[in-house]
Amino acid sequence: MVEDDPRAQILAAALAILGEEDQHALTVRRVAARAGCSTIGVYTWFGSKDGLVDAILAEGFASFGDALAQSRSARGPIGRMRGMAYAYRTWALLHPAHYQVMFGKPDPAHVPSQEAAAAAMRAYEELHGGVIDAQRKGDLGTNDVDAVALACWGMVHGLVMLQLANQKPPSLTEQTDVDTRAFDLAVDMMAKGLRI
Amino acid sequence: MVEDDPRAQILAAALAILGEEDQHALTVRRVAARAGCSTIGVYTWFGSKDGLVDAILAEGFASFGDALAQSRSARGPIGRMRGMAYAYRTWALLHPAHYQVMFGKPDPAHVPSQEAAAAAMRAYEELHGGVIDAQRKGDLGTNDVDAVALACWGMVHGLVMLQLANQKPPSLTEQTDVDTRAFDLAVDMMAKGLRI
DNA sequence: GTTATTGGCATAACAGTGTTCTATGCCAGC
DNA sequence: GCTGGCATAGAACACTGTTATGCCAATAAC
Repeated sequence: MVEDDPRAQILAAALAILGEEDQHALTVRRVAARAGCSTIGVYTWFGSKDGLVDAILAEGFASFGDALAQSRSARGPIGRMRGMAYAYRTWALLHPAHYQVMFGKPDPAHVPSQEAAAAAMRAYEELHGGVIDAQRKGDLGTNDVDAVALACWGMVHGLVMLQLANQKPPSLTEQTDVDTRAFDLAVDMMAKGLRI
Repeated sequence: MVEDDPRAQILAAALAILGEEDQHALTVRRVAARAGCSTIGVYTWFGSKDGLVDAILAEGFASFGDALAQSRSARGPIGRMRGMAYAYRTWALLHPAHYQVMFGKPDPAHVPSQEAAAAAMRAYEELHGGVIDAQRKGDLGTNDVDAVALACWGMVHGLVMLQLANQKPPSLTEQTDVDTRAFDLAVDMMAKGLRI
């Protein structure tokens, strides 16, 4: 059972922490302790905490992109966009801390690695492809594909972030499933809006 | 010109830092130095950094709520919702660090003060009132007002957060004004979707 | 076989963070 | 003048990311 790849072991420890706690628990000392090495191990194999986060991003975007790709089998372009929205939300709610690391505000000085950028690009291509698909099959009038994709992304992202932050007024928090109902409504708005 | 209210001076220093830099620059030592006191001043007047952040939230939600209230004068309920969306975005882009403190993920253990909660509630009431207005005037069929309000909030919030995080793929970042075009599209989707 | 070099690692330390302890100063009321 | 209480500064705590130092094992060179 002993894994002798220290890099993989450290990354697994970091992912395990993100799976159990929130993103503030992701400290170099915690990761090192869980991986069974000293803090210096993180620096040997990832260069810095930023390097570790970068590997986390690459892993996250790959898994996230796979989740989005599932909705390709949906019927019709609008169905695919709807499916992608729900797949997006499901992934985020299943991996809240991971999602926050991926989409929270990063250090402005950080430049993502080629690997992380490629994984993020692949995930975005799923969304982009869905919009292209809708356009080709006549459900979408405008040809500003990137703007449409970004608009859909932002809508879904915002509702997910609001739910994860859980900072709604008490009158909303008291209601059961208001997040889900709002999401259903937003997806309906999106689907209706996509049929220009 | 000398202000002898230490609490106001410290809060002003914190807001000035948020106006010039990003939210990570908001440290107790920086705030204290800018306010011309020792770190203990922050603890004397606000109890903790959390207390200072709470005062920042109260101030921010008051200003933010005022900005949203401007759109009451718009013509028609859908016009009001559109105006509110743009007012929301404009405020956030003018106060990016302040917005991040207000809507970023908080410490789960933090309970907002009555003052901050009231200011946040007042801002939410603007949105809620806009939806009620649309419903009363017949532009909105569903009676799930909170879900509609939350859906609209999330859509706008997500696009603002994506722009502030600036984590889009390179193919998007290269385009000028893609954020604005996507926002225009999202608002159109919202307006169309609101007319059930 | 012996030596030199390289690489991975632990220890301990650095500066920075939020926070608090100790001690000082100051000012109102007597 | 004295006393009491409060605001304050300075130093220290535990934590963060990071790194300089030194050690040790494995490998390369002769």
